[in-house]
Amino acid sequence: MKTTKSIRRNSPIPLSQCGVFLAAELIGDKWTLLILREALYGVVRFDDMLNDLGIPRAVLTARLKRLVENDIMRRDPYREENSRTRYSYTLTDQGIELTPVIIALMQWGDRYLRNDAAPISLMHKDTGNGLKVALVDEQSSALSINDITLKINDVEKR
Amino acid sequence: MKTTKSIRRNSPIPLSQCGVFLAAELIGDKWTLLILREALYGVVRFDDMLNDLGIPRAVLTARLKRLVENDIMRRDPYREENSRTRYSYTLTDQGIELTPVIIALMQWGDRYLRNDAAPISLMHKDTGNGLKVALVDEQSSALSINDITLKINDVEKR
DNA sequence: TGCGCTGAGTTCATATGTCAAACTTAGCTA
DNA sequence: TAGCTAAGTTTGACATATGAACTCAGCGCA
Repeated sequence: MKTTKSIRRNSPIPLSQCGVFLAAELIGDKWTLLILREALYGVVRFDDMLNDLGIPRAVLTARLKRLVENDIMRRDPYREENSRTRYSYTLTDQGIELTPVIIALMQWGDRYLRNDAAPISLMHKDTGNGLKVALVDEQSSALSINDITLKINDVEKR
Repeated sequence: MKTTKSIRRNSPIPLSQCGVFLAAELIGDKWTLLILREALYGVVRFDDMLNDLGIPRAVLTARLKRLVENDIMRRDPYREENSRTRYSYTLTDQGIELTPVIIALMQWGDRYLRNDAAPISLMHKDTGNGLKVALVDEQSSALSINDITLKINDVEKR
């Protein structure tokens, strides 16, 4: 039996004041997290995300709408040779700042839910050093999120 | 119009191999993230979480069940003076490792979704230094998750 | 000019999940 | 033994997710 030491009866702050709550309301669902993953990887098209994730069309439409409305993603027209204008969905600055959330999830998932080596790792664009998400001193300098490169390890590309 | 440079047509790894996907299936929903928050804060009782989060009973039951089944939380009997045996829900080692995910969410939410100062901050238990989640060099030493203390800033306790 | 293609979005019927409230259960005190 | 309370289950109304079919608009091409 555990002792009763350090049992807390309620959280130190009310829900409405809680960043976790506000963030979870906005991006705390499976598909939204996966859409952010796609965006991090550089997938920008509706149909590509659709195929990649196996997400229902209507859900992808609704999620992208919410992300755009909340300034996490941006919807821009673009044009390839010999085809009509389409729209790309990319992360805004605010959206890019969610990188640590996705990477933290990835690290945890790779470590505890996969029984294989991590299929992808992060590298610093310039130094080539491996990167990780971690708790560090507030004062210590963080790497810029824009300096990340993905390195794919030994998994067959489809 | 954007150029088409660096558009990726699909993610570099298949979903089934993806740590983000596996993690998102398991903990990627609003209530589960909030339950993890409660656990981090030290709330351990069913009824306390219920009151604190305003989560429906049946949903809390189901979520805790899933977390216990997947070895993220542990269900232990405990006993207070003059009351019956109850069960406490606490994080397992695997669950504690999700701290960076929750903290990353908190940081982002506090920064972009609140218009006030962060209601809570993290401190190193010994040094008292402020902490943050960040991308760092893989080699750099991370702080132990067990050395965290919460510091509550200027928000009225209910 | 009109034909057909394709990316993006909408609509539909069905299935599944969420919700609040009421009810059940088990273990304790008195 | 009665009554209390924390935890869990059931209920039925409602909301959201799902997969398939359908719509729509802009474009290349004949």
